[in-house]
Amino acid sequence: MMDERRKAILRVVVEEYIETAQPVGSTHVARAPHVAVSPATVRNDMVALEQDGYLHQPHTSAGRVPTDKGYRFFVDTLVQPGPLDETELQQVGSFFAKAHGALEEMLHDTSRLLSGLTDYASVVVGEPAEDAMVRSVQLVGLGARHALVVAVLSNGAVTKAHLELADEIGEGRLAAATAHLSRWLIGRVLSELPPVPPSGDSLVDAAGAAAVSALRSAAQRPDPEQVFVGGASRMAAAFDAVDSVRRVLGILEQQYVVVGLLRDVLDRGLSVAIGGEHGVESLLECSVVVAPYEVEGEVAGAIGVLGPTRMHYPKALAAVAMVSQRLGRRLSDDA
Amino acid sequence: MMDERRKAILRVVVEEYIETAQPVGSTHVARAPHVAVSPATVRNDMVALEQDGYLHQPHTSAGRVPTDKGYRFFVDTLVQPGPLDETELQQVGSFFAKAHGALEEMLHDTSRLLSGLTDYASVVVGEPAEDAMVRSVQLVGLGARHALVVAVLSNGAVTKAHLELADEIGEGRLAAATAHLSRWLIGRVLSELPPVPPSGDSLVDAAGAAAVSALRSAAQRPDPEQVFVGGASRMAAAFDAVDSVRRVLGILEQQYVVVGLLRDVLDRGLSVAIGGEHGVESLLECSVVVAPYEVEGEVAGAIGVLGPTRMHYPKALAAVAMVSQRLGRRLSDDA
DNA sequence: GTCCGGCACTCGATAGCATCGAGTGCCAGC
DNA sequence: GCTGGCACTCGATGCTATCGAGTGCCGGAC
Repeated sequence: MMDERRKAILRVVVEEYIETAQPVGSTHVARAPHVAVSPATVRNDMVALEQDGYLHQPHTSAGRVPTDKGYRFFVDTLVQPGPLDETELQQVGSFFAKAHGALEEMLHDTSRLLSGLTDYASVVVGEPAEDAMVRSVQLVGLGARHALVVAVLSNGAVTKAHLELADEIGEGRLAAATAHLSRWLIGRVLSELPPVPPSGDSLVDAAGAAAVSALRSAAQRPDPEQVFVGGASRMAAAFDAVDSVRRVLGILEQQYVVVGLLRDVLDRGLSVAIGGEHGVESLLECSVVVAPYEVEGEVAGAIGVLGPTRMHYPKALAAVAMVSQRLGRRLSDDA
Repeated sequence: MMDERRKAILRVVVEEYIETAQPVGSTHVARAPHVAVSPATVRNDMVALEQDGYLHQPHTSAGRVPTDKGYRFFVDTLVQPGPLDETELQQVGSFFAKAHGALEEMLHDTSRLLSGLTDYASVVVGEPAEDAMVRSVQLVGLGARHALVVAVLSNGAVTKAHLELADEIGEGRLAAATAHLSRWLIGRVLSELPPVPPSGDSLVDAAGAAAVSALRSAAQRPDPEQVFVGGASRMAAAFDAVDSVRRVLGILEQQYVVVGLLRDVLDRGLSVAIGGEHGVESLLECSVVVAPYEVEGEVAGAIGVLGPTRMHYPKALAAVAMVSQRLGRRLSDDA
């Protein structure tokens, strides 16, 4: 049912439609190299491809457009992550050569790099804080009953939480609490912070307990400072209805949806979700290409690009694969 | 030349156009209350208003549309920041009652509040870090030659910078450097950090110097973590050309442009920039309503909304004024 | 003088209509 | 099983007529 010729025809339709956004007719397909048959034959195969659900005809006497299933087949069996061209390779290379600075900055710039490469929106999600280890913890007073607990994590991230204390607490006691917390928390994984044993000073213990619970809850929510979205304006150009743009922007603004999308595929390696596959209604017209990146052999986060279903998959796949690999390597060097 | 009737006519045209986005004809204007003259008379005045540059006629035999000058006059002399309605007041009230957490979170949520109130994009910029005082400073090692300097500032913000050291440095020396830095830097304003005197240990001094210079340069750039943009998707709905949306999104993504826009008007109090007035070409079709907010009598940052030139000024002005005031009050309480 | 009713005019928007052409489905023949 | 031929479909394009909201102007009324 899906012989070589049909595959070739499907490929041409998808590639052509990605490029032109216009329904593709049999004559165009027949003209393509590697399809050495007449338009009439192409038409017959197209009917079959349509019956099998790979193509769709907007109306009688129009060309064919790929369905989600068609894109899926294209991505799964017809496309090998096309090589990036010279200038793009160079762009990635010089980016990682120049890149410096803290984790956040790095991830932020990576998101810009990705959208620059693909011309779609890009998302970069850092390591979930809960798996990181505490390197340092400190309590800092801000006015009489307010304090900030600041923890530096093993991945270079800094997490902080605001405390409201029941009783006033002086500088000395805060320092004592800091010392006490440091003794018990440093070296622990954020999601498994132990309860801190009593120190003999009730104020110190109250502050300590508040700090631990604040850190725990900070570990829960996906740290908003570790999610970076970029290139929304580039992506906008790929749609022609303002309403579509609005819907997609709305999703990109709800970071937890985006994070969920990426986290879902974290253990699947480089992967693609097309149209309805990711189950977010507002993104029916969109596809997402995602890959995790690994720091020292451990999955540390994910990067992805989000574009229209008719996105340029070879390029997107290549860019995401390349950047995730380089990013992981770069972050491993550092540590 | 600009008698009461013409003002009334201009007002009706602006208000009508804001609501419908359609050129406004003399008949509509004449029907409005407070304009008790015939369409013919309205037309005569409209010709005058057009000659004076307040109105524009897209083509002969079309209604009139306000020019930037027309909006300017409307904003300056015809509009008093219309009161917010009941439900909106409640929304603001309950927001500030519930609001909690660290500065960043607060500002982020404020941006969401603002775009929720106005249905336009909103921008919230925190205090420039350079004016804040250092409350605490700490060096944390990350691998052999890498360290993070983390400083907690008086406004509750945490600034951090990544250090790459020439020589390896152990935990003990880092602790010594932290102590040394703390002695000299705590209580100082970030933009006026003194050079740290020698401690007698060259490694400690090298780390200290690196930390100070990293903090200084971190103070320079507008901290990306203190700029919050929200509601871009809502704003998109106000335009009907995808290309306009794309341009505006592009600007919103370049945070330094947005920050510049807001900082420019910081000392002018509540103010409006219409169309070309802010000098950003891509925002010709946009207006910006901005207000600073004060924490304990000092200007601490600015908030604003960005929408189409035909934005609903009374509402936007009221929302920005209200929120900036409440935000300032709220942040003052805390400290 | 100021305002207004009346009137001819403009011009975008809408609708109807013919035409064009890319594309289809099908069939008969090689 | 492939192909050329052919009738058919139907959106896109372009033309024309019509409609109507809106204008500018003039001459008369208060």
